[in-house]
Amino acid sequence: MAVILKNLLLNRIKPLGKLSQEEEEAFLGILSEESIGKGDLIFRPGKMANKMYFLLKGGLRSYYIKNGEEITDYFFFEESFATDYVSYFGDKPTEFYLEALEDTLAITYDRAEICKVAENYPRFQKFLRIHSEMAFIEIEQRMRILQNETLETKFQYTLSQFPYLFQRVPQHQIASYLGVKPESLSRIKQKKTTG
Amino acid sequence: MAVILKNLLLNRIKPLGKLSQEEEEAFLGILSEESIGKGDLIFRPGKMANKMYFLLKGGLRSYYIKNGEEITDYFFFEESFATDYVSYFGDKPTEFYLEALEDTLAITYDRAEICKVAENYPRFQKFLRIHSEMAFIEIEQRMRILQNETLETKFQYTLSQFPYLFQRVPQHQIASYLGVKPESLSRIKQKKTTG
DNA sequence: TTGAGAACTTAACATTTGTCAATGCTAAAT
DNA sequence: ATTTAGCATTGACAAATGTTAAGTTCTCAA
Repeated sequence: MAVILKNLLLNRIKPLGKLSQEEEEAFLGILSEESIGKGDLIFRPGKMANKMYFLLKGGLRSYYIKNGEEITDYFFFEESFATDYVSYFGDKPTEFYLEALEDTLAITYDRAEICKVAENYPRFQKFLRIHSEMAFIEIEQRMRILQNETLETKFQYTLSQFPYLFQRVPQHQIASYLGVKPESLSRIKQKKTTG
Repeated sequence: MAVILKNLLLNRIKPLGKLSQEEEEAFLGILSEESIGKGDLIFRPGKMANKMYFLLKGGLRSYYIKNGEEITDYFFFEESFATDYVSYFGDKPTEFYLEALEDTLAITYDRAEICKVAENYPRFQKFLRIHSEMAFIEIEQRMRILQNETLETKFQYTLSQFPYLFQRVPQHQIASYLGVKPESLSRIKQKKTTG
């Protein structure tokens, strides 16, 4: 695996403080590289999402099907972690599909393996804790916006979070991510540019 | 502090495995008991929510004010943890009020202190991680329901989560928790009992 | 007991979003 | 160039929610 790529991920665990040689090796030892072709499904409902993906290139989308329609749960792009956290944290089968929006390159590790590393090197417990805490903060923001902002605000917020989103994914996927129908999203967009 | 009460909280850290005498004492050493009178504000916007509350009795509500109206962010009741996790995890001032819905009794600890304990006794890193992971799972469920369920389903789900909710808090607070106006909640309730 | 204020309900109307259908656009395949 | 399929837009109408206002119930304090 290219050293440059690993460094990207290593930067993410800097908050832990300086790693010993042994710690760094234990961590690097459980990493794998994974190439995912556009349209490939990484997992599907009923499977365990017991793997974390750190995206180097490309994008993923988690979604599920309700009344025959896809509902997008989340988008993931470069330099962020991706999985179904509910399955991953809760050790239960996922309810989602995780699909590659584009050709994607990721570094991955297994939940079980990082937990084992963390048992041996407590520093990594802290990494896992902070990772989980940051994930919480992000979803809490989204929850609040879904709870009581107008569609226009939801739209703006999503754009600020993923500026490139409309260039990279079809609009009806964004609509369900926002909890509305594609027609409603069209209306809002038009209102913005016209008004 | 009554031993029985501490035991309630100690049960929560059982997943860590058996604690040594030293570990247990370090943990108990940072706990305080706190009585909060109905209507009291535990914190308000701008303050650090750097304290975790484990509720033994009573209930809390976090809310903020938008366009002159209170928006309820969350309800907390007996035997659950309460704080503003965004402030607590992110070490940033909170944007919420945290108010006692009833006379409330809680065991509390400071973020800084539990983190210190965790630095000395890595087992507690795991506790903090799992706590954060469970909080994530809960909010992700709520987010999904806010995202794309009907108001009636949101209503049902909330009832199943807090069966006693309507006996304990005013309905307009529940309405804003669900992201609708009180009148809409009235309508749904009537529809349920009539139809 | 009474009165005042808050909360809940209900109804009429306004706004937003959903539904359905038609149209146009774009990109891929031939 | 033509066709095709999927996606986005638009418009008309339906359904859900917001808004406003009125009336009722409930609580609590005097």
